[in-house]
Amino acid sequence: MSEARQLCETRKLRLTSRRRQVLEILLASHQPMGAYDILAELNRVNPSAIIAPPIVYRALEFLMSEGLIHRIESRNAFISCVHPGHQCAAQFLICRDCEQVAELEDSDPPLLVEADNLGFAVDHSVVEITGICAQCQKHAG
Amino acid sequence: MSEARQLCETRKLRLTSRRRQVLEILLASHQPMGAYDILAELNRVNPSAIIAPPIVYRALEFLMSEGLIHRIESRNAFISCVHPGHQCAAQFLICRDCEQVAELEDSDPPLLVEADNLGFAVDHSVVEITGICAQCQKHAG
DNA sequence: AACCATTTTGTTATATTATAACGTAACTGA
DNA sequence: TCAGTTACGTTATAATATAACAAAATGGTT
Repeated sequence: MSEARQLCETRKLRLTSRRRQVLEILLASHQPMGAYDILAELNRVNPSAIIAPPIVYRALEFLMSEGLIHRIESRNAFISCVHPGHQCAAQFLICRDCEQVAELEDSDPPLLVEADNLGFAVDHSVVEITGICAQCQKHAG
Repeated sequence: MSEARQLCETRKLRLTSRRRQVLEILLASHQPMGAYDILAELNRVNPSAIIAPPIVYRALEFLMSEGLIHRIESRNAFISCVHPGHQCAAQFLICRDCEQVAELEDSDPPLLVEADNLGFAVDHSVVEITGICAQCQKHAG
């Protein structure tokens, strides 16, 4: 959290109280949470003013854009980043039993080797790289 | 398609007409399609009997379980597999401009190297490995 | 063929996830 | 303080996905 604060100060960004609330919920969870789980938690903590989905999604969008959290695509869920701001390509080992997620760095050994080292039994992998293909770069250029 | 037919014969699976229809739509598309796009296409081709979502999702589930198609998690979309049945871990380069998807094999050079070779400008990567962690394996006995 | 068990399909309703659109409030810098 | 911008709040609705149950088709057995 203090890292996040510093990072936003450096980048002249507004870590508003809403954004802080959402980040805190994710930091406390250590597990991926759906947007509506976060929403429910916000409303549980403060039942007086009921909050609607867009508020959560906007906070999540901000936190993702700054590399403070990640989206787990295969779960439609969000989790706090272990190395905030490093903007490195995050990689995840997700246990479908206990739902724990391990975030690995790009710099670690190849992911499947690492999984093996950890005694993690892989059964499905999702590898999706998004960007602009060569042809579209030409057209745009 | 003939590959799919053979594969199902070998495995004693029923490539029913619904499943074939859905697979054919995906094969013809060469691009990822959302479940509701597929649904719309089914209903366009045969407007007499209107089809509901579960039918499409079930066909997709079957085709995925047999490695005939893949789900693109970051798009909530589905695409036909280039190497049906190889059950290998598929990897994708997805152009967010033209929406074309390149499927790469596990055996190819490392994905980011390959992206570079193809002149593909990466801007976001999703790497999510699902399985059972060491601890849960122990508990399960 | 007639029967049963199983699998697949069809149907209805509803859950879950996400965003559009627009107005209000708060903050920032001049 | 004022104008411009950014963030928040609210309402409504879009997009994606599944539960639950009924009907039909299929495959194997008698």
